[in-house]
Amino acid sequence: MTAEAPSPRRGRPPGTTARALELIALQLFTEQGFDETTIEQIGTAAGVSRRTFFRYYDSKAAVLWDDFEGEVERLRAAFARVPYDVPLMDAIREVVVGVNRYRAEDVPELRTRMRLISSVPALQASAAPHYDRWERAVGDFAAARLAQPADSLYPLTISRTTLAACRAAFDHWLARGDEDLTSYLDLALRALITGFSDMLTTG
Amino acid sequence: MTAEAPSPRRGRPPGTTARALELIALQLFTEQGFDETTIEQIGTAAGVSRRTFFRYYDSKAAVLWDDFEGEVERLRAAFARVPYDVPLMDAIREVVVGVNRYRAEDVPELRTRMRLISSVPALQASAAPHYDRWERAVGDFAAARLAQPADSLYPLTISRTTLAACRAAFDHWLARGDEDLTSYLDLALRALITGFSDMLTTG
DNA sequence: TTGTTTTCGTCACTTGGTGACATTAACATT
DNA sequence: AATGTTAATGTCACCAAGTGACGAAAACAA
Repeated sequence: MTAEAPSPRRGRPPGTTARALELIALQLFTEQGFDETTIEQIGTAAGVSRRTFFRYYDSKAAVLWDDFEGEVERLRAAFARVPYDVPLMDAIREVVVGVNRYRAEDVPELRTRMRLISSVPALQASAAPHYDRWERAVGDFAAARLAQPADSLYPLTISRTTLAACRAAFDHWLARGDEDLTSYLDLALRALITGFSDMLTTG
Repeated sequence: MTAEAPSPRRGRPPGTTARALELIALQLFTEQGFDETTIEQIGTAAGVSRRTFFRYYDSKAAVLWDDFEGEVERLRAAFARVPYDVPLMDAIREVVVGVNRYRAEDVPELRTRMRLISSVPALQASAAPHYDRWERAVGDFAAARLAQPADSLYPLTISRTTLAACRAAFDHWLARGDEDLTSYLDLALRALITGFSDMLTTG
């Protein structure tokens, strides 16, 4: 997972890379649709068999979630660095917004990936376990701060609503991409923290 | 959907009912697991072929969501009856809590159904389109109140976080079923509306 | 040259889901 | 009583996702 030791390179060398499969799949999905793309096609384009694809990814949809899992790790790492004097909800907002700052060169791929996820039913369905791990990262932090078990009502509610606000920001960013993603995230999370009280007058 | 007219009963009579298939599936799922139950088994138990099952339900998981779709309709109907002077977030809380009052006799089935949905990955994945319609019901109401398009950031955020809070209440109710479901729903939604400000002191 | 190791390819199989088409069982008509 | 119409079912064929088993290829080491 971290740095690769200078492994003595035993055995048959891999015929492709997870990243290569991801890029090929991403292109085929956008070109001809997710459901219309078979794993056979992805494998062929990568010069590898269908069976080998499933050795790199557990499912056809998993290709789209590789980067997301990395974000979950960054999320946990960022929470671990938050000072104790930062209020709970402010800490969550700052961490979540901070983790979701992307380099300009990475934005196009992020956009096509998120557009696929939010438009293809089969991909929306595949989101559940990944969202769950994301929520768990937030929930563990909230539970520790509140000195409550992670499955208590408040940590659960905080983590779930936080993700919900972020998804709203993402979807709005996809629909009207005139603004920066982080602005929308910050807006949505601030609305969440204030209990949607400000928008009733400024709305 | 409503009352059935005294239809002249043309054609071959149905060999089963959607409700019958639902009950049989629910029992088999709890007894031997969702993934371990084939549609062939459900059909056989109902005295009907595999193909016929798919004429009643679009997928194996759809059986668990029939009642939920009814709740979405009740949700929309309840929103339509809310007076204009009730504040937005209060209206949402009251409507959502009100719609989720179940008769004591219906609670056991609700419990097993929700337990299945929250524990089986394949069923969690199947939730997406139904959650989407539920959110849309809330979002349309919020959008109308805020005089904004339904895909604006705030209506989106409100509807998504509302469902998120409800799901937290449901899951906590499943894990620790000592209290009433509506109490948890009310607690979670009040926490959402206050921006989680009260729990920081009351812990 | 002979192992050892790692990855890959082939094959067989189950299951979910779909389309096409014949078939059954009711009622209506003549 | 025979025939037609209608609605639901059954059968069949098919595709694609995913999985397990097992042998083969490709590297390096001894």
